[in-house]
Amino acid sequence: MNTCFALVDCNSFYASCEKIFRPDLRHRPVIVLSNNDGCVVARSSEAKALGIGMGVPFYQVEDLVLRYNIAVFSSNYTLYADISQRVMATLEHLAPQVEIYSIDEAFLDLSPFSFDPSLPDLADHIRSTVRQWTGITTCIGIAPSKTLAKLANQAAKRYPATNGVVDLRDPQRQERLLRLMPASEVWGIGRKTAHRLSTMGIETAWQLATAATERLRKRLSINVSRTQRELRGEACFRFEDSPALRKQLICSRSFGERVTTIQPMSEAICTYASRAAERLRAEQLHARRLTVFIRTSPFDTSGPGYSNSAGAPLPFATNDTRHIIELATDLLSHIWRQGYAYIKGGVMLSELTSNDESPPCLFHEPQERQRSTALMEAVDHINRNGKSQIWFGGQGCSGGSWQMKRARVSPAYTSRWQDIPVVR
DNA sequence: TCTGGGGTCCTAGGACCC
DNA sequence: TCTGGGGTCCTAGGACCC
Repeated sequence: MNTCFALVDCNSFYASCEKIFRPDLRHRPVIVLSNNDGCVVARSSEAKALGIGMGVPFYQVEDLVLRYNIAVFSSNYTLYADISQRVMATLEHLAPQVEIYSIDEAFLDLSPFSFDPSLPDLADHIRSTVRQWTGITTCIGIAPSKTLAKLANQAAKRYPATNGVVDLRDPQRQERLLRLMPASEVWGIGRKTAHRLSTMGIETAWQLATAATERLRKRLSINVSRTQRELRGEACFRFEDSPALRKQLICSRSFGERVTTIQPMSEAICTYASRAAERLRAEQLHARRLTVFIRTSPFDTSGPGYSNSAGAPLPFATNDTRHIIELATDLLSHIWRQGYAYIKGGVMLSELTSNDESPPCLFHEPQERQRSTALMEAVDHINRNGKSQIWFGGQGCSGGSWQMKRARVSPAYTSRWQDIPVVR
């Protein structure tokens, strides 16, 4: 049986989420900012048409925002995650096998239909159902490999005449599209690799697909030769029907204002440690290793910068906030240097194991472990409803100036009772 | 003045061992 | 004074993705 994948990708996902409950914004350009209101991370089609690039710092487009009456939002991940879940549930309703690839994309395994001429009709049906049930528009690319499905999807986005669906099962259509596409737009080819390919005389996706494999593998990496095989229609990247186990968990933020003393830095690190532990428990995991990192701004050229990290094993596999905060505070004291203006700090938990495979520690009384579990369950239960209501001393009291800026955040329309839209 | 956060995989090089 | 070869494991850093 031939492989056949479809890639469903939401259009301008975050910006589209902001538009769902704001019909007044239907034809207005909308942009969404990263955490700390730093960069533009999503643009509606109207905003793209105004030339606002992906990832540009907000301050560089502020004049455009005023001139064209662009609606600006801080990112509201609670809302986007909820809408994403609805989109994915819809896909699971319509397709036999769904692999959720990111917050706004999913692969469908359509191999049983690889010779079915009506596949584009199914894709149309999926698009219209997702649109009707969630308010989100999507584009769909169909092809025998994931990399080609990605490319088909890009074509569906770029050319309106496709009506949002590109079927790339036919080798002749593959060749036609690959000749049009620059190699730099292929999935897995980033800036560095594109530049190196260019020095080898490879500019288009077609040239990449037809280049000498051995030369690619030697001059670049094994991944590039895999990508090449994918472009030739050979599926190297498998369909993953169950999500891979998480290997690490990071919690970090840029600060709203620069941090110059250890007290607020310690509060921030304790807060991130506490959030990371919460997520660990929510996913029923334990961690065996913790890393703390802090750094000054890489864009600040006025003085010497500083960036450092320290990692250490936790005494045993744990998800108890107290253990994690204690070690985090200790690690911070090792890397802290007075005299710098810090922009960011964070924690990383690694060497993760699931609850049932985390071995009890030899020197850790079973009763103590039960007490720890019960205490954390109680804390999580109290905090479950919205704003954090109980926290650890090291986190300090709320309102530290290090907390991130989020000046233009929209309501939690779908996940907080007070914020549910009212129709009058 | 103002530049995100969270992931994975690969590779090179050092430490260590026999 | 002369001083091999090969293997594993770990870590840091690079590259890429959304």
